[in-house]
Amino acid sequence: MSGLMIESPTHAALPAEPTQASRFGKARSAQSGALLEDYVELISDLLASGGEARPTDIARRLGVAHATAIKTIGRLKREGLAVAKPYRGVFLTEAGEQLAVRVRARHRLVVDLLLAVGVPVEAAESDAEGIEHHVSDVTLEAFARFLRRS
Amino acid sequence: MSGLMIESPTHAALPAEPTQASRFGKARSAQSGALLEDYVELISDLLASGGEARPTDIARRLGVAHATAIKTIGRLKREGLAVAKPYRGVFLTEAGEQLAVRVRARHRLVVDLLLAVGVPVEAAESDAEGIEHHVSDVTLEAFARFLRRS
DNA sequence: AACAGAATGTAGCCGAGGCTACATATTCGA
DNA sequence: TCGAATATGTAGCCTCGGCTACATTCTGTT
Repeated sequence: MSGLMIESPTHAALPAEPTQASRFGKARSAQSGALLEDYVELISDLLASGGEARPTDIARRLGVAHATAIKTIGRLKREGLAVAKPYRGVFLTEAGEQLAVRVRARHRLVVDLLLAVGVPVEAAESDAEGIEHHVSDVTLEAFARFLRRS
Repeated sequence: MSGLMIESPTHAALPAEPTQASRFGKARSAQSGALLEDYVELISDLLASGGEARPTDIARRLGVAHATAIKTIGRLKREGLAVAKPYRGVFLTEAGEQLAVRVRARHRLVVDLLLAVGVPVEAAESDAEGIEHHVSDVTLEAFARFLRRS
């Protein structure tokens, strides 16, 4: 986790002190990065396996319209995670690669943990996709320890 | 989970067949219900403990502006989960109560599982908030089994 | 070489969930 | 009781992540 957290565009100034009970908000804003993480992970996969990461492939794999993919790729570029020249496919920057590595490791860890506690493999894979974006480093370490102990 | 899933507003018709690799999209759309679930859970808590669920309280507890809370309460009403007369506080419908019960049970289960695998209590509580919305029934059952076995 | 079809990109729309600013209603204390 | 403080509600704006429709650029075949 601690690695995305690019700025925080829409956070002007909540007048009162955070009061304490803002554990909800955190989970919510983690969501912003989730999409970028998915894209980075997928692009990394595509580059690693096939070789090309074209917007159309990305869109299809993600189940969104290609326009949506292109728009998001634009965000990736803005965030310094990817580079792409028109018609030339998408590539990851150094930062993008690093993020991909972290995201992939986290994904595996989450899936492995789910399997370890007895979640069926399809559900584990499927749920991990949503869960992984909300797992803090602390929790991740706990997962790793648990798996080592098993 | 299986209980929200009210309609699905923005899903016209994806032309090609779901192709298979749309496990991403699912995690994403689960997100829509997440917010409503948080609200319902909180309103239920407030009603159960104190007695009143006022928009301002809800907003403060959730760390959002009151206008945001009111808007979301409007959605809750549209979805048939809550009722509210101006200045008279918010109450849950039967459906809302049922959802609250399910959400709370799921929350506890997720927290307990995290604790069981060795996640520190603060991280468990905090991460559960984000995780719980992505845990399928199948996975939930696996969690329950695991905890029983421990 | 030229053209059809596919890939890519652009423009503009939508809803959700945020926000601020302002308006109105309620409540409480002097 | 009445006026200030507080709570509630409305309006309008923003970004994000979707979409469709249309424009442009490649590319592969003939």
